Amino acid sequence: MIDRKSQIPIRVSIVEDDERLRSSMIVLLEGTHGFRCISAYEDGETAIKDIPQKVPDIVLMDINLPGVSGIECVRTLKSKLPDVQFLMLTVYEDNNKIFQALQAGASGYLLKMSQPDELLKGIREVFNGGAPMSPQIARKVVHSFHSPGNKQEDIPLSEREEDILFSLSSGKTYKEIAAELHISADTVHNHLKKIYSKLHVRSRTEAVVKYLKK
Amino acid sequence: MIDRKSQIPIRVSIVEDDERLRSSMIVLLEGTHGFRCISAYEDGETAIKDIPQKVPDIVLMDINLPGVSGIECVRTLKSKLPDVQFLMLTVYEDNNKIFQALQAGASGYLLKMSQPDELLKGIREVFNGGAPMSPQIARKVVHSFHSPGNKQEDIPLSEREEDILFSLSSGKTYKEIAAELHISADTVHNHLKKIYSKLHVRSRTEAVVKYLKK
DNA sequence: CACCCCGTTACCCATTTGGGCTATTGAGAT
DNA sequence: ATCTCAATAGCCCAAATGGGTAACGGGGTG
Repeated sequence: MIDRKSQIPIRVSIVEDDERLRSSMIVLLEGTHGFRCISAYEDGETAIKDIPQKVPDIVLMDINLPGVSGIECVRTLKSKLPDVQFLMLTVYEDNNKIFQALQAGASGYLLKMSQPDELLKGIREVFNGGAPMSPQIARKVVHSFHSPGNKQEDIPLSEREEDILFSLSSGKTYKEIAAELHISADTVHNHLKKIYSKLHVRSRTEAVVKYLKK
Repeated sequence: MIDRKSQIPIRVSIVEDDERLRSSMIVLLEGTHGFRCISAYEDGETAIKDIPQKVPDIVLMDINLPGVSGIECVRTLKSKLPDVQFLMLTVYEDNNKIFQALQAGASGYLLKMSQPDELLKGIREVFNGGAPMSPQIARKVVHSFHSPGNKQEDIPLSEREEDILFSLSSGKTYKEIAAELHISADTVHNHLKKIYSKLHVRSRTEAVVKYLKK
């Protein structure tokens, strides 16, 4: 990697729907030696169209965007621009979303409430090949990708969970599954919550798709 | 069809998980001239294994069974034993389930709260080629199967609808699909409604399952 | 021209779903 | 004797979903 420290600024693009946060980040980057904000977008669609023309070093990407989510946006852009690094911006530590973002190709994440210097530090860290993230997330990632000889990063479902998922896969509602298995709908609901977290999905449809693809 | 009335009894099998209801039906059948209960099961799995060895004339099938549903059970058995008639037992008139059961191969249904003589009447009716069911269900059936010359109940989806369904199949929400296709979420919603009616489903999950099985 | 289909947007409303909690029970492990 | 965990159940609440109705413009077609 070429050392551009202090000679050439790190070129940053921002994708963030919040007006105020977006402009304060622009001001911060433009006003700091070693950084340049080359573009900013308020939604994923525009970013997906325009970023390939600009090609920044780093993209600061809001994880919760209206319309195309930040995660989708990363997935799309990363496949076209594999050298660009994506740093997710998130309000709170939503492990699942962050995890998904990393799977989609992001390199790390920053909390939106971070101090300005933490933001800059995070960007430099990513630029130099690092991956800013909390130890908790880091462990999850390690566990998923790099951990000792694991073919499947899949936490196995319990028998009951398999039952539930099977029934879910035929399009049944909580109530119908509950009736079928002679348990309450609340219990079905509970099993589903666990299943979703184990499969890293957030809807019955995603779960069923994953299940049907075995 | 051979008339066995009064010479040879109608051979009935029962699939019903409720202990009391099951035994009272057995007693009723065994104690009535013209009927025989040749076997009874408390779950679908056992019934599926054993009924092909017994081959009754009529199977009384609880529509809500734990595990394998009565509907699934009918589907499985009817394909192996096309001459056996299935009469669904249901607590209340759940139009959808009854409709599904009929599609799966059932010949009619009886409410569980029916009087004993109604049960016997229903069995005779099915045995003689009839189909006991409420006028409401009957109309639905007619509408589905016998209605104006329809070979294919598969109305083709429009291009746009295919787009929507494709996106739906990756677990996206209305909003995400809308953003992806640059249309409003209401429009997505609308396309979905049409898709559901064309595919005869009533949820994204069912639609996706049907779509993935192409 | 009148008609119909498609794609589009909108609004209303009840139900379902997803996610965050707490809690009890029984089986196994420690 | 405890501890852990799966399964069960319940409550709360916001968001997503499904179903109904209405409307508009553009293309075709009879």
